[in-house]
Amino acid sequence: MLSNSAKYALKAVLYLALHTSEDNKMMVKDIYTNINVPQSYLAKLLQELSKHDIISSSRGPKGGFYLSAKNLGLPLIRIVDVIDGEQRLRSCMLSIHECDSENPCALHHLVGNANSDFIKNLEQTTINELILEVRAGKSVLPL
Amino acid sequence: MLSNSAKYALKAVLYLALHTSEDNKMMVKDIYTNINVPQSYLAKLLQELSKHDIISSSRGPKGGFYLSAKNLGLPLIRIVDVIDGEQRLRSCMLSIHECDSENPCALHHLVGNANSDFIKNLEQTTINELILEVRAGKSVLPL
DNA sequence: TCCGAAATGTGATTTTTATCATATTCTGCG
DNA sequence: CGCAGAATATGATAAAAATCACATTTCGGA
Ligand code: FES
Ligand code: FES
Repeated sequence: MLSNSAKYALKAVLYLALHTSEDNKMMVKDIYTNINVPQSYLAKLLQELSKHDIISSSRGPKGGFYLSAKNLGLPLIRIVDVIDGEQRLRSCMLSIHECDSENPCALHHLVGNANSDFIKNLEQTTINELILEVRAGKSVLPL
Repeated sequence: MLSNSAKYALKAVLYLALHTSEDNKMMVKDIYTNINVPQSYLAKLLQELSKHDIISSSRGPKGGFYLSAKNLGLPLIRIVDVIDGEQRLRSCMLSIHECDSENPCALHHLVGNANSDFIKNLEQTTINELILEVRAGKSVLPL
């Protein structure tokens, strides 16, 4: 469903959303221990996200990663699409091709609209909408 | 969600359910072209399933793979648990640990009961229940 | 009883994913 | 300007998943 990398990326972005801002940046070194992701692996993921303008960064002393207001307004799907590609999440349960309600495979009814609902939620929920729930204690950022 | 291997295994089992019986067995050679799975890879998967009594087989001439009445009554979850292990399907969307409604991660509400519903369906649906739908034309076995 | 047809067992190779390491570029500050 | 602190770029290694290859065992039939 989601690759390991996508999970890591989501955790990292959510962590940044909770703990950084334009004038409170954070280095990978200070992130990776808190979310339990291997340091250099995390670095690579953050660079990829940064390159696609999903997160922000600045180099040099006093630099680091952070989320701008613009970043916070992005839908979650952007994160997983950049990391996993658009295919993976949308592929059929039995085959290579994209899941297609018009031409349902044998398992399609068992998964129901579960998957498409999940995708829809990822498309419609922004990063800061999600962390509101976390801040309200309704859910938690694991590890 | 499901590994490639699990998808292959499901396709193969469903194909066997549709086209074989105790006295109409089928060789890997005749299966793999029809479901578009690499021959020796398929062979290995079928052996694994056979070893766990999910499908039946007999050696020698006139031998092959088939599903017994007993096999047909098995729930689908057996297939994916044998191939993928019980962990994979039940793991949390953000972390390593098992998905746990009591202690929901930040994404948990976005996926809703999608995943647990899917698992429940896999547990409650038997192989022959599923192929009834296929025979009725309500769904299709891809590739 | 013997032969050939099939699954089974074992392990090697390739590809993808995950991980590690290091050199390079940019940037704020003194 | 020049230095040190940060991200960025690049590529090497390790582990897991997918794929391939071949030798072995079992069994039905001539
Ligand atoms: S068509 Fe296969 S899961 Fe939807
Ligand atoms: S706890 Fe993370 S998906 Fe359920």
